[in-house]
Amino acid sequence: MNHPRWLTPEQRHSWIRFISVLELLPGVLDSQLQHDAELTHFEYLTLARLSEAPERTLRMTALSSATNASLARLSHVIARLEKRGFVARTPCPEDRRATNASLTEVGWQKVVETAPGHVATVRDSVIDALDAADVADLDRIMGRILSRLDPTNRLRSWGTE
Amino acid sequence: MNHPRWLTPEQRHSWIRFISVLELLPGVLDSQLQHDAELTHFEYLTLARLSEAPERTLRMTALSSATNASLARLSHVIARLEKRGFVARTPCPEDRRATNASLTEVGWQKVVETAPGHVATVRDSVIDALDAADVADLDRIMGRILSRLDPTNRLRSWGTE
DNA sequence: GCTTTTTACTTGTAGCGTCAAGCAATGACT
DNA sequence: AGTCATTGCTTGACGCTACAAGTAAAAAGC
Repeated sequence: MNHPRWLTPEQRHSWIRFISVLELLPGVLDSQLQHDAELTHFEYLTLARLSEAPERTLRMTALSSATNASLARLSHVIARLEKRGFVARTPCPEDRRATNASLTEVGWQKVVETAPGHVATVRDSVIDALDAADVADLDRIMGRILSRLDPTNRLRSWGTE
Repeated sequence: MNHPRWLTPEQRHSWIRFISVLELLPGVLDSQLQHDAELTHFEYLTLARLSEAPERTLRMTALSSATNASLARLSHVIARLEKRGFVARTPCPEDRRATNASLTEVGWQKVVETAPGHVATVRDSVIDALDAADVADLDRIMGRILSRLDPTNRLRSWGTE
């Protein structure tokens, strides 16, 4: 066929709603965190991932996979978080090209203080709008989309287990 | 309770997958459009909305609602699109505070050229991963989330009809 | 009719992300 | 052991978005 395969009306309707959420939700998450903790959603995510890691430490590459970010982006972000005392960078002994990022005590406290408000926002804006079946459906659907977006499955530890 | 209501494991798993998609998908859409048409996803959306409007014209406020953008953001974007000849701004005769943005012929051609590649990307990265039931579920779930994110229902013409 | 408020939009600035380029260490290959 | 490619990360410049402040017109109040 020389025409593209357009979307069906159902697909189109669903897609438009989906990108509306994609457009609106980041703003909601960012502004709550910015207001209450002076953190970007991505900065919070970074701190949260570190807080869950063994020794609260991860190599830059591992952290960038865990947060779906490019190394360049992560490098800028960690630089900012380091300036504020939440994260410390130390050279990795096994591989001298590599850098370990670890959460400081101050950074840990920041996560502890910030998490409840963030979870409340996640509930308010998303989770509490959904029943158990919705949550299961969302999980299934996002899993299918992720397999297209992230064919190498860098996220398998969180997303595909 | 003085503890926040944490997420259940199912909710948490679903949420993490969801924000992974939220983090990855905009990059995929943006880079295809940037590469093939030198447009942002948001710029494309703006042109697409105009192309569907009567006379291919909308007032700035209406267009900002249709695209989920602040007026400030839209103003910058329209300024860029105007410089490139895709959009023209004309003062609105009925209300001299208002501005009409309309798609030029060049802008219309741009949409016509760009749409097929964009739809193909949408299919590749999302829609073709989903069966009919998934699409219906996604539609339902995003509708529920939108009702939280957009309580005033500015999007009703597209999202809630 | 004159102020006050609201609506519609624009503009400047500051901050974050992407891209391209770079460097240094490592591994592979000969 | 010497070259070449790859990996791990950093840096700088540029572009887009959010935020704050400003202008101008219209509507509302008195």
